Amino acid sequence: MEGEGSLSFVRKGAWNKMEDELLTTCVQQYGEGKWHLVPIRTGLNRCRKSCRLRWLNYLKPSIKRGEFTEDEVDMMKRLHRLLGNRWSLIAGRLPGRTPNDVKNYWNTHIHKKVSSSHKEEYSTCAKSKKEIIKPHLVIKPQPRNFSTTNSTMLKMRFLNEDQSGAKNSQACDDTLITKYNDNNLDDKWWVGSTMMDDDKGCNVGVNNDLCCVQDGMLMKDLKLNDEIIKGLLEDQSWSDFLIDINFLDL
DNA sequence: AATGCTTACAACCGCAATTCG
DNA sequence: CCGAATTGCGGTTGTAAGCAT
Repeated sequence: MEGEGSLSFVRKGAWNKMEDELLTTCVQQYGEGKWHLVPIRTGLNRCRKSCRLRWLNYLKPSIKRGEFTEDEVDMMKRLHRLLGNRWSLIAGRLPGRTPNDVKNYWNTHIHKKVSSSHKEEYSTCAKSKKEIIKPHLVIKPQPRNFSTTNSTMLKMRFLNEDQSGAKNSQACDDTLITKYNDNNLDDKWWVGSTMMDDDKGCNVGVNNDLCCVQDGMLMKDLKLNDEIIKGLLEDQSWSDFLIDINFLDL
């Protein structure tokens, strides 16, 4: 499946400067993607996975180095409560940060603090035994089949094609962000996270605490009424993709 | 100075999802 | 429609650097 075994010798471990330069030149020349061709094009004895990872986590010019700011850490915590260990999605909302960066930072800096504070919270709760914890109704994300007639999704994809018509198959979730970044609107990185506009300019987001997600599960919560639930379950169109949450309330 | 421990982060691995022929 | 190839993600591991003893 992986096909890496076909190479008689594949280098592992830390990258040296020359390898970095070769990889950078290759990506600048051919663009990102087609990673299976990179070892051939560069002559590097590295597997495609290694090349991709090195570029995305280290060599890519847009990568932001240095300490995470307080704002970034705060946002990371909120997004983690919302998304769980979806590092790529979290990183997508932290400009210049890679999923690996976010994951490493979380595991080394935050995870311990959070888990210990959770313990404290739990023990505090347990002391006041009067409090009854109701189990949440967990709505697991369902697999989706996109028909070719799903115009909105098609348009989202179309938007993400560059001028030469080359396809970029990123999920629609990232499409808006990519598009905004392309337009050098880095300060609008958050757009895709809270709302989506359809082609008629209609904001299809829903306001205020529709639901929350914990540990990767979509959970019925607070103000989610029966009608909305019914709609979500019956409607196979846009509405069931929408999670509109005020991060600041998390 | 030598040794052991901890931390941070780069890199690897396995698997699921997606794309392609 | 199906299977192979490819991509991308998240968990885990390896190791260099920093620190304490």
